[in-house]
Amino acid sequence: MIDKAQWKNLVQSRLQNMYETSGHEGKLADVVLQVPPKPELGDLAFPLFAFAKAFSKAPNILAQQLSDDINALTDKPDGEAFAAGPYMNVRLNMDKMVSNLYSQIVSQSSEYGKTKTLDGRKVMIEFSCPNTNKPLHLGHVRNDCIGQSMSQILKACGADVMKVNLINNRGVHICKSMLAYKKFGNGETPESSGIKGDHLVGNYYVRFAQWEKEVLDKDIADLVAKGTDPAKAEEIAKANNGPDLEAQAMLRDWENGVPEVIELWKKMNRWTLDGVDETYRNTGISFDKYYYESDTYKLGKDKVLEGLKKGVFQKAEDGAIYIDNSDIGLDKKILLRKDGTSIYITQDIGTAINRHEDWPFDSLIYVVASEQKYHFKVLFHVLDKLGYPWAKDLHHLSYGMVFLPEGKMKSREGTVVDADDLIKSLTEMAREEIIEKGRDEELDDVDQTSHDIALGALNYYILQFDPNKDFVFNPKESLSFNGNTGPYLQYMGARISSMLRKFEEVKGDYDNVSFDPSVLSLEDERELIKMVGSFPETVGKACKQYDPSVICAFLYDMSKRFSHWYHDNQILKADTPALVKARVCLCQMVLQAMRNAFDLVGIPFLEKM
RNA sequence: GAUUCCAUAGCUCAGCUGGAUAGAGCACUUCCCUCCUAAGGAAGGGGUCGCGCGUUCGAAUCGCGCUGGGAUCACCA
Repeated sequence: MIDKAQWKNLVQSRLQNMYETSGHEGKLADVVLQVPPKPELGDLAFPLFAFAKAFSKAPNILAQQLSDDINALTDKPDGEAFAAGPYMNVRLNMDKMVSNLYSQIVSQSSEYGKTKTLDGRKVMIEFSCPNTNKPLHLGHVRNDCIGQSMSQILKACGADVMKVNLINNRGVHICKSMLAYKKFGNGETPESSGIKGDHLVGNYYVRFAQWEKEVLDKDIADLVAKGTDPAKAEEIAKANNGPDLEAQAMLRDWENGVPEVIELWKKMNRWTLDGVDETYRNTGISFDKYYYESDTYKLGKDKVLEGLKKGVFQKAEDGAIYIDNSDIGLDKKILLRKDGTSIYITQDIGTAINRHEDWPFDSLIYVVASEQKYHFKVLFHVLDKLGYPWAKDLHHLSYGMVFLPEGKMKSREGTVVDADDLIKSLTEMAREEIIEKGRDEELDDVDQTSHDIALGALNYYILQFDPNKDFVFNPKESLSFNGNTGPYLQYMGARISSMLRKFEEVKGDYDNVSFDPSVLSLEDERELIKMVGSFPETVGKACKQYDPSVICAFLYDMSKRFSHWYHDNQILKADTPALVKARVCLCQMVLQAMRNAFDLVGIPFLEKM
């Protein structure tokens, strides 16, 4: 909205002019434009410290001379320059801009904030990637929130986005839940037990861990009883753990396509995926394409062999193929086992190449926890070595771990915050609060509203942190609807909506009153306008930094400013019709920016709450 | 040993392309609903921005070195 570049260029050229007319030669350094820390200091600030030496004058004097010079211009942009100590600041006359902004927002409505900075760029983003042996927990929720939100932000910047999910549906860990089910399941099904499919399968994954431990403990005890040294006994027992060996045998059967195993695998996968899909639907997560590891795990082998032929990879004495990463200061990494089978990275090499063939992306973003930084560093390097020019367009959007007050979450030990449980308890909390506040009769659908508040709380809570950082989730302290939270934002949205509904009733009285921005002279009003106007820029920043928390901060700042303003000032009962009209227009602008920002971070907008 | 991330108020976090008295929320102490939804607003206390050195007119912000903490460095995923 504010044409900062125009002012910056003007200041640069006037300063240069002053420099030359005072007998100097050469080009001055670039001026720096910043935002003054307090509204009474104007809208733009140009610190002049850096030019003091060149001019041999104190920055305060430069600021004075420069502002006089600029104010004397007949064709300067709309605004007044003034010296503020060593800074030359500008107070803008925003009336014309505000009128333009208002009509822009009204005509663009839900499109306001979108830009064309990534117009035509094809961006693939991979996130979630659940295992089919357990339900989603808080760690997955962070991944999902970041992935979904980044997709929205990328789209808002004009990118053509393809959201992909890679289902981890094979491997020995999957066989573990299958084996436990086969052993202890007694034919239980989601229908017969009333347990959601992913939770049912998850129970057997935990059951396997118990069983494994029982057997292990017993074997160790037996060996010790026979006189084996305890440390040695543990080593022997671990290497010969029955459940573990059975799981490995089952994996071999799976790879050999033994019908009975495949059938069980399909059945249990379906249970988990149906359950996980329900969680996705419940939390507003969606994908454009699903990939399944069972289809992709063999990809990549040929590429590794090609690399060997080209001489970018080496073969070890035992036959394993590896890459020497000493050129980037890392260790060797095996890419293919000595028996010729694929490992994790082999598969990732294959899927990346496969995806680029499927849909030639301009960039591919992997939303994966920071634990795997090393892995991606190696992966990208491998693809670069293989000669794929798009290797430089791969990006690992790494995010920190979610810890509990007791430490790390462990699904095998059952110390996880389950996603479904979390949403359920948040929804329940929201419902209680609605009833306590007596809002239930006002609302059209208490269930839906409770759920939307829960979702707003969860998404905002998780996305407000810098993705890079780990955070501790303390259920008691984290789950709040007061203060800097999603429901606070939703509440502001609902309040504005409520006012605008009331305005509708008397709208006819204002048909002949036009929007005059000049009556919006309060500091809060100017600040709100500037915030609304900066929304497109904010979206751009979030996109560039791969950081949805930028949007959260924007929302909170704007809502906070709005609450302060409407607490102290009447809107519908303002002193003059012109003021009522102008304030209502401001409310409309704020509301639109807010709604559009909500969309980017998964906070449901509520007309009432 | 290598790679990497982090360290700001009692707690949880913003601020970091260098700039004007370092900001929120929670918690604590007060005040404000005959007034557009109090899931709100106002005021107060609370900080050697982990430590040191350097670059600079100027450093929470940049560089280097420490200290403390997390993660990774599997022919697991």
